[in-house]
Amino acid sequence: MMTRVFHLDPAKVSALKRTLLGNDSVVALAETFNVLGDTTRVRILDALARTELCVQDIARLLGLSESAVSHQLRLLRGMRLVRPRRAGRMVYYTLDDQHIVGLFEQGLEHVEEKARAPVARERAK
Amino acid sequence: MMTRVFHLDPAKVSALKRTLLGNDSVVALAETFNVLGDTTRVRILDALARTELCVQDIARLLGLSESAVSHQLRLLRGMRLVRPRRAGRMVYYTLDDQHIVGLFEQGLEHVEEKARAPVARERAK
DNA sequence: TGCACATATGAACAGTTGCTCATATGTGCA
DNA sequence: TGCACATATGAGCAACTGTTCATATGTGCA
Repeated sequence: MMTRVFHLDPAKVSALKRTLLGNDSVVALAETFNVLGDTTRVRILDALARTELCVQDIARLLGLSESAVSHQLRLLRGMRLVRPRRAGRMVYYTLDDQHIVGLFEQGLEHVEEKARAPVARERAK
Repeated sequence: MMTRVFHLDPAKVSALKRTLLGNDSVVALAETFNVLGDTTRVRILDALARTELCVQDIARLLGLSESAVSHQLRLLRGMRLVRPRRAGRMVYYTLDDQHIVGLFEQGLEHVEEKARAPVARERAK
């Protein structure tokens, strides 16, 4: 059992406050998760986790317009989650950080635990 | 070095396609990361990872309105990331899944690697 | 019962996001 | 050079999101 801590005890509040993540970490964390929080980007990163691909390949593989893919790659590049490599007129992309694979795996564990749970789902969508 | 795979080779495309995450997993993953992709929710979950807290406590701790906190808790409850416990008129919340802690840790590793990197930041915000 | 407090919810609004369409940039080859 | 192809970018727009403000629900206590 977890111990209750405070309710309206300002001393405890500020003690706890000091143990929390600092602002920069919070912002960076949320930014990272936010990038991963879109099905298109999850699909792109999942594909790139398996092999290097050029923009066209990704577009066809996932059934997206090349423009949409390029826009997303720009974002992912900006966050340095993927890295481009020019080869003639094509640009091949790869994952730039294997942590992403770990995050996906851990995220899937979470998802599977939730799927296993007995409580009814609320919003199908 | 990673081996290039295909460009416009339909057989390879469909072979690769079969190795990708299924639609349900992609959607669930993105949904999960999306919930974590907001500074307010990161802060709330970070606090709850340390101790059980009631709505008021969270609001004061993080400098948010009680309404805003309640709305976010509703969302987090819906995703079963937090769990409420009634005690009189107060409702205490706790983390409902320790995987979140792991995700935060792994996310922070990623963030710290990026912070260490030599490339210039583009958007400060 | 009725009042005060803790939480929850709904509507509304500003800010953000991901797409499409049009256009620009960059590269290879005749 | 000039044309075709691959990618990148910008504007614009519909959909979504997180907050506030107002109000509802739930609980303890006099």
